[in-house]
Amino acid sequence: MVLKEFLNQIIAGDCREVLSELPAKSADLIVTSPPYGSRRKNSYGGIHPDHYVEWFLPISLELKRVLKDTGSFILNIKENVEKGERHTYVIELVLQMRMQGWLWTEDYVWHKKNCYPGKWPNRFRDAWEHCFHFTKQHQFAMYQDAVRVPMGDWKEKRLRRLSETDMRRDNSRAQSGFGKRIANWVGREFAYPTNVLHLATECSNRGHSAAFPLELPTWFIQLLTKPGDVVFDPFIGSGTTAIAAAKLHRHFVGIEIDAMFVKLAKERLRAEEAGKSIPLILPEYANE
Amino acid sequence: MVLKEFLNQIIAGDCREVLSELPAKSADLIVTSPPYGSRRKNSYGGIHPDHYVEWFLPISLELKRVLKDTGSFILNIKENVEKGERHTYVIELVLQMRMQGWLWTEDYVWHKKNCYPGKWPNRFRDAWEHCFHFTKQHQFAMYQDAVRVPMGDWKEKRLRRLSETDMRRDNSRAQSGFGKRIANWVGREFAYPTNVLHLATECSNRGHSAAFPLELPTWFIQLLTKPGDVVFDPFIGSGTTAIAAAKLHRHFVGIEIDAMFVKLAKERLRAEEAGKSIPLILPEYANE
DNA sequence: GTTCCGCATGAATCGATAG
DNA sequence: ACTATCGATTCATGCGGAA
Repeated sequence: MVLKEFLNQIIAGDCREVLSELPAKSADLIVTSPPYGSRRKNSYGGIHPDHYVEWFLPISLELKRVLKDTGSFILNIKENVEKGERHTYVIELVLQMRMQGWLWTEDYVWHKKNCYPGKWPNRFRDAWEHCFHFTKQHQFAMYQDAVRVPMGDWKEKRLRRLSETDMRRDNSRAQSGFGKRIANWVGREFAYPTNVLHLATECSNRGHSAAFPLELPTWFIQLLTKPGDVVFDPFIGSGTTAIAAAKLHRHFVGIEIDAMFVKLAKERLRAEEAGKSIPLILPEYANE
Repeated sequence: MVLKEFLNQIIAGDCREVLSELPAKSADLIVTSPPYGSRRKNSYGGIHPDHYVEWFLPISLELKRVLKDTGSFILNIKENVEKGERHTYVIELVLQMRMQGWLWTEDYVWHKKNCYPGKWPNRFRDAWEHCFHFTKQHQFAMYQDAVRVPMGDWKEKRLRRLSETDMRRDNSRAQSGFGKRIANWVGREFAYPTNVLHLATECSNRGHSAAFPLELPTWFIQLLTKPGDVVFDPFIGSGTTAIAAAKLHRHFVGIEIDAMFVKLAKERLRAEEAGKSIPLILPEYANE
């Protein structure tokens, strides 16, 4: 049970087994997007919504063991529709996780700016998902200054956002003190964000699909860890969480059951190390 | 039990008593923002979060009786923080209302663009609330065309020339075919919205505070009723729902326990009738 | 080096049809 | 009656090649 040998690895396997090998209280942050309740086959064989809670509870218990006492667990999930209704497995899971001892600290909303198209007689397109924030204690690590955003009126914010991106291209290697550097450039006031994140999904990546965009784990990693900390993702898929952690100089441990995704995640990480040129894009906050 | 005598009235009283006097299956839409679980005194004496569900369930049962079979119930609510955690009374209420026979059709998110200021060590400002959509049947009245919004400007370029891929997608039975029915798209100016509403709170109302902005009931009234229909609000407060209904030529029935609010709501309605000049503002959808 | 523009694709859901 | 499959419907975004 030595953490070191797992660090910065994508581990192939069922997280229910792999997690038990990881030492207790070793993660500063767990951020993940497990397979949603669905009848369709997916990497875990398709978990029926009616059995989702009983499937997930042993995993969340292991996650609680593996998390540091001051750490955080971010669970990205969404209740899907079954027979015309939103299924209740998500809210039932929240209640059960509290019975396990988790604290339900917050429910961040990810507003998906480019949600899936479609039209139905009784509902509109689904444009949001939960990012539940669970902790083990009331006191936990949080670095709010790392995710501050420029404030100001609508027009000026647009211009500022452009210059921000340019600046970031130049400085993408040096990570610390992000906000301060922007402050030097822009010389404006900063505001703390809210619990609503406005992010587009990444849909035009040929060959792979990510459950969430890079900006999502990036934001929570910046908010809830410091450089050198350890970030876990037990359902890492194409490796997005690992890439976000690596870019921000955090360690990661990723687990993935699907061999194809393991291969893909490793490839993406290698490309990331080689290229290094892709600018890190922070989420935008619509203050308008 | 004649509906007519209640129409377009603000009725002073406890909704638990007044509702029982209203005839069954008389409302096309119920839209309301009940007092949230809180220890602070408010119009219903301050409902402790731990007792919220048992307090609300008799009311939701009456609402179910009073609603038409094809009607909708929009419940604007938010779990507040108790001892550092989001309280579970809201999700417990959803589960219990389903036990009463309500269908949990959707959970719209109201993104509060200008949310309440403040700073805390372990959370950010709360910028969203639930608007739960409950129905009695899978088939219910919905007028989606009434709330369409202008499309993003991407459309101009996209549809200028029909790409070869659109055709291919059409022929090859791709999983989701944008290329289908291209004729439907030519010249289309409006898109259907999503389940995320971007509305500012009303903050500068002299002397009173509204639970939600006029645009919120306006949007749901347009979506879920037609002119001449009947809209209920059992916790009408300063009368926002009534004003929205009146502007849209729907009938309303409002109930309010606090005499001061009853007076205020009636005043606002009178001013509305006299002035008539205030333009109706539709919600904006952030297309950026 | 910009800006413009074509283009693939995505945690979807409903209703009808088939087993 | 109950489940599995399939076709129909619909936007917005970032990438990459062209101007």
